[in-house]
Parts: sequence; structure tokens; C-alpha cells
Amino acid sequence: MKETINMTANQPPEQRELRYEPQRIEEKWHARWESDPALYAAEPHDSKRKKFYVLEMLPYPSGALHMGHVRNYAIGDALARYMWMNGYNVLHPMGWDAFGLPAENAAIKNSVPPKEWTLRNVAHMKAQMKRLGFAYDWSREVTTCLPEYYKWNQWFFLKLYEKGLAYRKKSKVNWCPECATVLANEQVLPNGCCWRHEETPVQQRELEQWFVRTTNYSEELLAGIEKLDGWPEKVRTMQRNWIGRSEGALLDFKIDGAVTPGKETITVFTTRIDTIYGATSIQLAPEHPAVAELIGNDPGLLAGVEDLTREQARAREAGDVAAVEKHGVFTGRYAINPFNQERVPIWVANYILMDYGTGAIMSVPAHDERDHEFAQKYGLEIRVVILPRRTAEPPRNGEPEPPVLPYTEKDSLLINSGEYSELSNQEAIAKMSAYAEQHGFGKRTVTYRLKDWGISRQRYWGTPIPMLYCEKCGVVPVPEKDLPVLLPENVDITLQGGSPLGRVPEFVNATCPKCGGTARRETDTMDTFVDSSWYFYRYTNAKLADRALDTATVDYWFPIDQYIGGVEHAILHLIYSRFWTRFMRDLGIVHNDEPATRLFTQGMVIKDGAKMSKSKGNVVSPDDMVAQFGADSTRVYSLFATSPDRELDWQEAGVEGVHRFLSRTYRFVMRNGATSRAAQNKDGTGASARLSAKARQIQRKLHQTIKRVTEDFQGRWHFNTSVAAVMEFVNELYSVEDEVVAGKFPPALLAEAQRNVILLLAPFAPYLAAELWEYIGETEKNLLRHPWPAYDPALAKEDEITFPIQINGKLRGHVVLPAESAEETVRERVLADEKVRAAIEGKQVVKVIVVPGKLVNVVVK
RNA sequence: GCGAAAGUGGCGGAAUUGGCAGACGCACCAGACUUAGGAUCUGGCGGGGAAACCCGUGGGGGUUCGAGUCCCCCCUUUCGCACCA
Repeated sequence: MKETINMTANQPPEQRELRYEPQRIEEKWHARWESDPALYAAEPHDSKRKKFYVLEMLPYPSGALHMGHVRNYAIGDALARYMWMNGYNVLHPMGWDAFGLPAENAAIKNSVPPKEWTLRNVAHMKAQMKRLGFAYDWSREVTTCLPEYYKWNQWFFLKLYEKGLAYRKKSKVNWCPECATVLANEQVLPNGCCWRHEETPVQQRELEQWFVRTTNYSEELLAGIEKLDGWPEKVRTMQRNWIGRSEGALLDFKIDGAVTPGKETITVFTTRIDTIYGATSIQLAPEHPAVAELIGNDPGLLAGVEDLTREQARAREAGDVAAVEKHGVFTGRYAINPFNQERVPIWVANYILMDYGTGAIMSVPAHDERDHEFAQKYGLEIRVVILPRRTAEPPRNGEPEPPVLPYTEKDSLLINSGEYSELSNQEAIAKMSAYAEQHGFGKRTVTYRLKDWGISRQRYWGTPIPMLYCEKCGVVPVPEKDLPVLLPENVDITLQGGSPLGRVPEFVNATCPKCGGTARRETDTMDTFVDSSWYFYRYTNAKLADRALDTATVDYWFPIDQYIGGVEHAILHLIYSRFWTRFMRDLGIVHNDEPATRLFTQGMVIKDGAKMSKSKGNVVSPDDMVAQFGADSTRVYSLFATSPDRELDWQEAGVEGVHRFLSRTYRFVMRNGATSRAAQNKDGTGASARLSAKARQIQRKLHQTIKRVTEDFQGRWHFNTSVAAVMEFVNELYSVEDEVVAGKFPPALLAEAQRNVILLLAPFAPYLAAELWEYIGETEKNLLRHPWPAYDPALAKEDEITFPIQINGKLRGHVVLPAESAEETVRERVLADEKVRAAIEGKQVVKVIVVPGKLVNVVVK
């Protein structure tokens, strides 16, 4: 007999208690957990236990958590709790990426000081996180906008400067008019727009800025990617592309005819020196310095080049650079190919970029698609100089033109290349490079796409760059003892007129520490990506006052065992962090090369097929979900809807479904937990011989469930199937509830089943788990200190197997046999089966395929 | 254009090694209990067919006793890269 659950208030109290009320349960436990801050604290670094550092990317305190955050933290929290239960000393911290533009924009709009606005948001979001039940060690909280943190940004900057890794230069920089500040290359989207303002094209400005020499580590950052086998291949590829290494040679072409002394040559960069006999022109970027020299004052040519410059700029803004039609202007001048002394025309073309290589190329139309397109358009000669060995024959007249291919295969062969003909492409590159070096017109080189990191920002809400400009001594660093350079408060923030700090005389006017004379303070602040490049080290000892970090503590915790965040940081944050780790290693304060051994990038949360956004009106607020269904349901749904690496389409009905499942679990334990409590004998596993078939089935299913959930944690993190497995088991428990109520079910097994359901749910639904754990009378109050359940493979094993029987590969029936049946027995039993005999009547059995434990296929003719 | 991932019921998704396609959940349908049901419980639920059966994992070929899974060709979607010389 089943009890009826009634929602109305006039029901007997014992029935009302069966109603799952997440608000009541979660508020109760929330209060208890609040009063015990040590609950989720990691042990100190001299702990003998094995450590596990699980980290989720710290949020920007924009005002409120969104579902993407919830999902990210639900994944990390499940893992952290699982590792705790597996006996690890777990570090699971959280902090705030608290400097940045939105605070300033809010200040302008609502006249709230950025600090106030930020800290208020931090307080609110922290409360949200706690309400969601995430198990963070708040004693290690890091807030990057506080002097106790940014002081160390400044200290690191001084070290960068000291080591020659920070320098100041005037150069063209990316300027976002909307942000009213400079952006690093990494912060410009592929379409040439700002990473924050996805539709605002970035402009170029000439400014004097601080740069960090990330390129000193280009080679190492690239090589290191190979060892990061715990990172998604996608992220590794993106980083490889971003660093963009290419090996090649610089070659000087002499300009034919009269030129200004000192400007006699044009240097090209090529990765294919072996094709130089096929070079039939030189192509310059419109902004190449030699252009003025070559075209002089010719008004037609000047106008032509101007057009090319404009086309390039327009293409960059349109974001579809490769699709722009190639276009060029012949300068009327020639250069000399240093290998065969041939005169080749010099052109200016819109497809040549000034900021890669040297801004000049040798054009080989037969072996480069772009050059080919250009040459065809302007009727330039296309000369084949390399072919695969098998077809190493020049094309004859009347034959179709050979395909334009780069031909880099080992068995390729040069033709029409003087003394280098008959060499393979690799041999030719080696010999020709050596020849060029010997004769002083070229050298081997490696080019990278990665540029130095421009970190100056003309904004207020960031770390002040600790530098002074003295009239006498020039650039002078702030002495370490004077750190931090405090960010002044009550600053008038506008988007006009450069850095807001420049308008604060008390800040700007300083004394030179070298000569005691008057000095001017640097008024730019640091890119906020500096803050996030090393914050995870600070967690290991967040309160340390005299140093950025303690090396011994970092050595214990690092590298991070599992880093979890969005793929949108694949380049920006994750390249800067990798750089910063190496910089700190070379300072001798850390000993790891990489910050994190494993990286997991979770999928986006979308709704109705689109990214959640205010403008689309499809934003789901975590607060609403918690109010309606509770934190546990919200969290479990975010894991159950799909696997964590995939895009998640938020469906409220799905949250309801999860809520229903948790209710069912709650009700089952509330009804039957007392039996459990009474069962003092907790060894439910030993008595299998005496169990009824039904009880044995529950026991088997229990062990299978533990196995499935455990394997999901150890493998692919498909928590959707973990949750499904527990659902199946709870359904199974319901199927024997009649027996349970009638007292016919073994109490020890029932107790074991309920205990393990709670333990299996603990990483996903911590509130419900705590409530039920207490209810069944468990004494170890902190579930995280309770060992993760182990399964017994023998008990998980099926005694009997229902073999699917196929005839010629089509399913025709089933035969139930003991699991251990010998192949021969299976064959006999199957062929003796009535249905099988009927189906093969009058046919010849060719063979019988028995797949042990799986299925049987009878092949007949 | 190049590269990667994906394509399975009305929907979200299961099915690590080739072995019962559609677990689990949502929605839907029927029933039970109810004054009531947006609660709960029971059952059903890929398509066709009265049934036996037949068809079914984007499309087309192939390998195999057996293919969602492996191979070849094509289509679509998403993401990343994109005059990088």
C-alpha cells in the first residue's frame, strides 16, 4: 500500500513532512555550514595526505552569477567533493577578478565609486555561491582590486622591469573607442573588434606604452604545449596557432637602379627559399618604408598605393581579410634575385601585411595560391620550379597548367633551379640558406605571430604601474619598500582626456627616489589580465603579507590538478598564465613550468538555441531557479542535462524533472530511513546467499550503480549518466517498497542501499545528502570526510544473462542462461530453443557465433 | 577556403572495446487515488501494420555473421583559424 502525498495544509503532519521542501532543508544546512568555516578548508601544505588542487576560473564581479557560472562551479564542486571523499587533501578556492571597465562604466552611469560598486557585487555573488552550496575554502579568498593583492602585481612588474621583461616603447597600438583605452593583440577579436564590444572596430593609435616581453618565451610556450596532454586538443591547437611559429629565411634583394644610399635593398621573409627560382616579382605591403623610395612623387602611383592601404584597412574592419580581391600597383622598378641575378618587378599589393615578417615577400605564383591569384590577374610569369619526383617533368606546351601546390613532400624535386635542380625541397632549403648566409645576403630565421603583451591601460580601475618619470633621471621604478602604490579614491572618471589618474595631482606629483627632485607618476594602470595571470598561486597562502607567495607551499600544491573554465579563455588568460608561470619560475619562486596539468573547458549554457543575453530576453537567473526548485535541483540539472563538455540548452521542465527525482529520493528515505536507522548490522553485503531473488537484484543493482558513478568520475565526467544511474537505482528501490513496508525486505541491505544513494548524491546535491544523512542517523557529520563507497565486482555481476538471439544478424528472441555457461552449452541451448528451431526450420545452419556474455548469432542458408 | 567537433524519437540525451538502438529525464496518452490536480502512484510511448513482420541513428556506397560505432564519397550545423609569405 502506498501513501498518498497531499500538498494541502490540512493533512496530518507526518504526511506533510514527506514533502521535499528544498528551501527549508537548504536554509537549515546553509546556516550550519556558515557557522563552521573550517568545513571546506584544505589542510596545510605539510599534510601527509595526497593533495588535489581543483580550480574554477574566478569570475568578474559583474553583479550576479549567471547560469554559465553555476554550471562551471557545479562541475568543479562535484569533483572537489568526490576527491575529498576519496581521502585527498583538496584545495578548492574562489576569488574575484575585481578590476576592470564595467566598474568604471557603472561609476559614470550611477555615480557609485568603482570600489563600492565592485565590493557590493562581490558580497552579493559570494552570498549566491554560498546559497548554491559550493564548497569553497573562503579563508583563501582573493580579491584582486584590494591593495593586499595588487601590491604584488606591482612587485612583479618591478621584477619584470629588472629582468628586462618590461619595457616602454612608442608604437602602433589597438585602441577601442568604446573602452577608451588600448587593447592587447589577444583582446582584439578575429573580426578586428574589441573583445568586450564585439561590434566596435578597434582603431590604430601611436602611443607610448608598457610592454611585457612574452615573446622571450615564444619557443618555450610553444614547446610546452606538447606536454600538456591533459588539455583539450582544441585549446592546444589554438595556442599553437596564436604563437604561430614559422621557420624561414630573410633574403636581401638589391633594388635595380638609383636609390638613396642606405636603402639599396629590400629584405623579404620566406619559408620557401627553395622556390626562389620561381620568384617572378617582389610584393610590398602598402605601408612598407621602401615604397616611398621606389615611387617617388608619381601622383598616379601615390594614389594607387593609398587605395591599397584603404582597402587593407577596410578589409580588416570587415573581418574577412582573405575574401578581399587581390589588388596591386607596379612601382616601375625592379629588384635583383640574388640567386640568379634576374631582374624581377617590384609591386605593392593589398594582400601583404606590414606586421608579419618584413612586410615584403618574393612572389612565387607557381607554388603559392595567393601569389598565383595575383599573377594571373596581372599577367605575371608563373614558373614551375618544383614537382613531385614521380612527375618531375616540366609541363609541355598545350598541356594544362600544373596545379599550384606547395610540394613539400620528401620526394619532391626541384627543376629549373640552376645548380639546385634535382635536389629535394629539404636539401634545397638547407643548401640555399647556407649559400645565402655565406654570401651575406640572407640568414635563417624563425618568425612568430605572437607579439609582446601591451599592458598599459588608460583607465582608472586597475593596478597602478609603479613607475616614475623624473626630469633628471628619466624612468625610475618605485622602490619595493614604497609598494603598494595606492590607487586613489574619489577620482573623477570620464572617458575623455586620457587616464583619469592624470587628473589627480596628489597622485601624479611625486619625488624621485634617486635624486629627490620632482617626478611624475605613471598614470596608466595595468591590464586586468595581469591580475588573473597568477591569482591561483596566491590562493595557496592568500594572507601572506611580506611576499607574493611562499615557495614551499606552492611546491606542495602546484601544478593545479584540474582547472575548469570556459573555452573563451583558451588564448588570452591561458597564454598569459603560462607565460607568468615561466617568469616566476625564472625568478626562482616557483618550480613548475606549467600552471595546470589538466584543463577542462565546459560548454556554454544557452536557451532556446541562443546564448543567454539580456537583449534576447532569454536569461535564466540562478536566484529564480534556487527559489523555485532549490540549489540542489539547479545544480543537478546543470549536470544532468548533458555532459559537461557540451553546450547545454536550459529547459525549465528539465529542472522540474530533476526536482521530482530528488523528491522521490527524499520521500523514500523519509519513509524508510527509520528502518535503516534501526538496522545496527551495517554489513549488508555478506549475506547474499540468504537473499531473495528480488533482494539480490537490488544488491546487484546497487553495486552496479556505485561502479557506474565511480567510473564516470574517473573517466569522461559524463555526470549526466551518473545522475541517470542513481535515478535508475531509486526507481528500483521503489519497486520493492511494498516489501519494505511489509517488513519483508532485509533491513541491513535496505540500510546499505539508502546510505549509498546518499553518498553517491553527495557530490551533486550536497544539501539533500546532508539532510538525509542526518536523518538516517549517521554520526560522521561531515559527509566530505566519509569515504566514497566501494563496489564489490562479484556482487555487481549478473548470475544469469538474457542472451539476445540473432538469426542472420536479425533479432529473433532471447534465451536466459547462467552467466558462466560454456560456449558449447550456450550453442546447444540456443539451437534447442523452440523459437529458434521454428525459425531455422528447413535451412542449413552455416555457423553459430557465440559472443560470451553478449549475444548469439545463428547464420543459416 | 583550411582545421576540429557534431548530426540518433516531439525535445534534452544514452549506447568507451563493432554485439538487443532509444538508458535516464521532459512532453504526451491511458488508468488509479481524489471535491479538485500543474501533487502522487501504475502502465504506455521511434515509424508502418490487425498481426506475423517490415522499416529506422543526415544521404549514398563498402567491410563484417553482425555497423549509430570501422572505411570511402557527399550534405548540414557549430566552433576555431584565415591573405602569416
